[in-house]
Amino acid sequence: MSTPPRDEREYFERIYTAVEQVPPGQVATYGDIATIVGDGCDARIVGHALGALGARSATVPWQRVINRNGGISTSGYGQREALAAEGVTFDERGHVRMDAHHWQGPSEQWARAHGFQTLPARPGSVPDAQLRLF
DNA sequence: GTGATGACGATAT
DNA sequence: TATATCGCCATCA
Repeated sequence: MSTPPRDEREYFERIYTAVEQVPPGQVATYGDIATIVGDGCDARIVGHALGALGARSATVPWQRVINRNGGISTSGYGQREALAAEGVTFDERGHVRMDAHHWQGPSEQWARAHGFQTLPARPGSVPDAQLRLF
């Protein structure tokens, strides 16, 4: 690679920061985090970053990050248990009720202040005519 | 520098 | 709805 893209470490840090914005009781998908981080970040990169959390797993709410299927990709980490403790509900299949807990993304102000991006409105799950003015 | 892997996503069948 | 295949990008061997 001819392009030492930003400090590799910062790449992960940025992902961690984005994950930290997910409020309790809500969940975000790997793709969502990748979109918020932007900068060519991908859902898989988020997965790698979370896998490399290590000791940071205590400060980063990685448990609130799930796959777009609404299912838990991890196993043995008690992710589902932790989510349930925060008030997240699951359906009969064991998938998170995205309709009720899907995080809409960080506030535009915060995103802009930190150089992140906001999540595009999701058709089918549109909350209301909230901020569609821009 | 190349190839394989992965806590994924989207599309096609 | 579930399974199969391809694409995506960074990390590791």
